[in-house]
Amino acid sequence: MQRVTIMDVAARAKLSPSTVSLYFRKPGAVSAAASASIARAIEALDYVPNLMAGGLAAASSRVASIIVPSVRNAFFAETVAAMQAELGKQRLQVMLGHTEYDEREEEDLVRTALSWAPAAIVLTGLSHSAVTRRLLRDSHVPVVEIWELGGEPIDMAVGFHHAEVGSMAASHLMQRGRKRLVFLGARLQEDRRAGQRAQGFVDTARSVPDVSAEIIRHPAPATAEVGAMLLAEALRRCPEVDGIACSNDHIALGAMFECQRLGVAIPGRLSVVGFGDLSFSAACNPSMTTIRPPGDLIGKEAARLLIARIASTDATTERAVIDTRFSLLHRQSS
Amino acid sequence: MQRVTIMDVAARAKLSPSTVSLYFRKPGAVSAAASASIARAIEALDYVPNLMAGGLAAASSRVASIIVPSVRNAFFAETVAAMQAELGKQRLQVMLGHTEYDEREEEDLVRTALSWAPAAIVLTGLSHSAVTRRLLRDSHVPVVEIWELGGEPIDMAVGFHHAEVGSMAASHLMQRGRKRLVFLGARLQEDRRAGQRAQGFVDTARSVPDVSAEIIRHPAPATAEVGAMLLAEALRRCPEVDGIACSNDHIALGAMFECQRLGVAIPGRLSVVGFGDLSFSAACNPSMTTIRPPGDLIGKEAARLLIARIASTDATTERAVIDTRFSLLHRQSS
DNA sequence: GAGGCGGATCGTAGCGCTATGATTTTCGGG
DNA sequence: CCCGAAAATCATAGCGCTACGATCCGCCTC
Repeated sequence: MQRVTIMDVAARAKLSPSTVSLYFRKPGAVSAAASASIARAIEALDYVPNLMAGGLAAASSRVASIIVPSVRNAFFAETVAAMQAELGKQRLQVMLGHTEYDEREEEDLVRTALSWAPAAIVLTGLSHSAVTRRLLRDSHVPVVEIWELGGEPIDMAVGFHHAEVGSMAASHLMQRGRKRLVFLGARLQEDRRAGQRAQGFVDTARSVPDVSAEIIRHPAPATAEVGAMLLAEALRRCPEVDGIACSNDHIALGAMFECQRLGVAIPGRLSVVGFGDLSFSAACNPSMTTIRPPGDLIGKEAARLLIARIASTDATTERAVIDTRFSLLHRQSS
Repeated sequence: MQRVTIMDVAARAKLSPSTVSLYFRKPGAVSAAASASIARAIEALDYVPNLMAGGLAAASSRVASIIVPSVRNAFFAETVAAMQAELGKQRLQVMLGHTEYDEREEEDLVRTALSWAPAAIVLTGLSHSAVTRRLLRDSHVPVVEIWELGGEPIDMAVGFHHAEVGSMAASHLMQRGRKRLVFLGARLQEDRRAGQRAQGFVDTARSVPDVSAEIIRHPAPATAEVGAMLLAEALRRCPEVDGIACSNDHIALGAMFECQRLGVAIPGRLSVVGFGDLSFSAACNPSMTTIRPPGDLIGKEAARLLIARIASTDATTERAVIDTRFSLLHRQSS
């Protein structure tokens, strides 16, 4: 009573193991008669291929290792889900790793990922330890970095420029006649990309005469509670504030609720712009103006790039960098 | 210029491959001197172990396959993240699969998962195809089913009874003096567990004299927009409604926003109870009464069970079933 | 009817590691 | 110092599959 192998299937189908192997790898290359009898044998024996043996022999596995800060974050969850859906169609497995915004952790995850001779590795952002970069380069495994553009990618990249997001938020607020701008940011040190949005925001605002802009920070992760606290602080530190941009919609929602409690009219006295277009943003009251990052598209495009690279035998495929852009959804809060 | 193997490391450390292998598998069994020289060799050669070769030889891999409906859903994202954190400490990799609430898809995912000779498989819910169950039973791989209790688990289970959630919501509303109860539910057919909550809700409510309860459904996924629509319909179909429970907090939030727009006082005229305690629930205005499922705990406990089972050589470990319970957070909306 | 060609099938040598039992080394006590 | 047990180390036979080149077979052409 031991494991059914490809040999058992071959014996039962009265064919050689090579043909059965071929049946899995290049179905078109096996005759219809042989295919049918192999299929019957598989069925009868309940054969489950051993992908580790296959991967070992082929010196590469059909695994894509995806490394994100955390799948608790709706942005990355969306991208991971989209990517998994696309990769799954090509029978590529997804191995998942969480860095929790820690570069050392990421390095460990990359090391482990490489132990599986993966077909591809996906990393979040462009900022990695020197060791991570070396490991990845030496491995010759296709790499896609997602959710950030603007630096030098290791290999391929799919994402957008976060500074431009901040810039767009500032422009929008100024277009609405706002001049005293504040950026509410949670966890700006760990979350480099949120930091870039903040920086883009103040840079753009301050380049215009008569407009002031400042950043108010909180070290905790972005939640509505933190948003409420940040708004209260903004009002304290800068009572004449009339335009608010937030590091994401959680913060914006908390800020809007706090305004409601304090009787600050939105958008009458204060305009609010978020980032993310989360599940509640369109529905809330007033509905939230926000900038929508295409998390889904990032996943799809990253998968597409990887699949193309894996398929192409010649390793000279170009090192694609895809700018997915993003869009501002103008709603009632501004 | 080819791959560095355990042999190369052994040669450089002037030891046998077995000892190097032992160094990875049972570090304590190797002398300090040998360990040091192996560590030096690994460093010098930049050795990356090949886990597929290891898995093949050992007939089992340090991979845990986690299969959830979708990681886009914050509940499962939380559990996956918690589980990954715990499993990662034991150097167990996570492979992720998304069923999108489709049993056939799940079956495929299980089949593929088994191809990796995983150390464990995690499934969501207790409802699976007959083939899935057979495959899993025959494989002798430890299985944990999460997020649902009440049926016959394949092996182990960690979760809670969803009918009890509905029951608790109904009891709470009745305790607050509400008698015309409505359950707002999105996607109740696909999401069996939401259906169980709805059923528990009406069963409990209807067992009390003078209390009415009905379910209002929508086939789309749970979003705040759907919640707003459902609330409007509830008011239309049952104008004297005074207590609302929702299949989750997205629905509840949408319902609350819609009440705000329609001038329906919460909790004055209408009490609202959600499910999930999502990021915005405590912060919204009025703050939302909701039932919090311990997604994090489910992940931790599932991981703990798996780790214990993997460690125990004797396969006679009991088939644990852990009821994590849940709790109602009474806030302003009820 | 021989020759040749292309598609289908086959035989087999590893891929890099682990498990097992064997062997060597170490060390304390008599 | 020698002995025995315990600790450390070693040698080797696969794990199940794929890749490669070899072989087979049917059919068309001249």
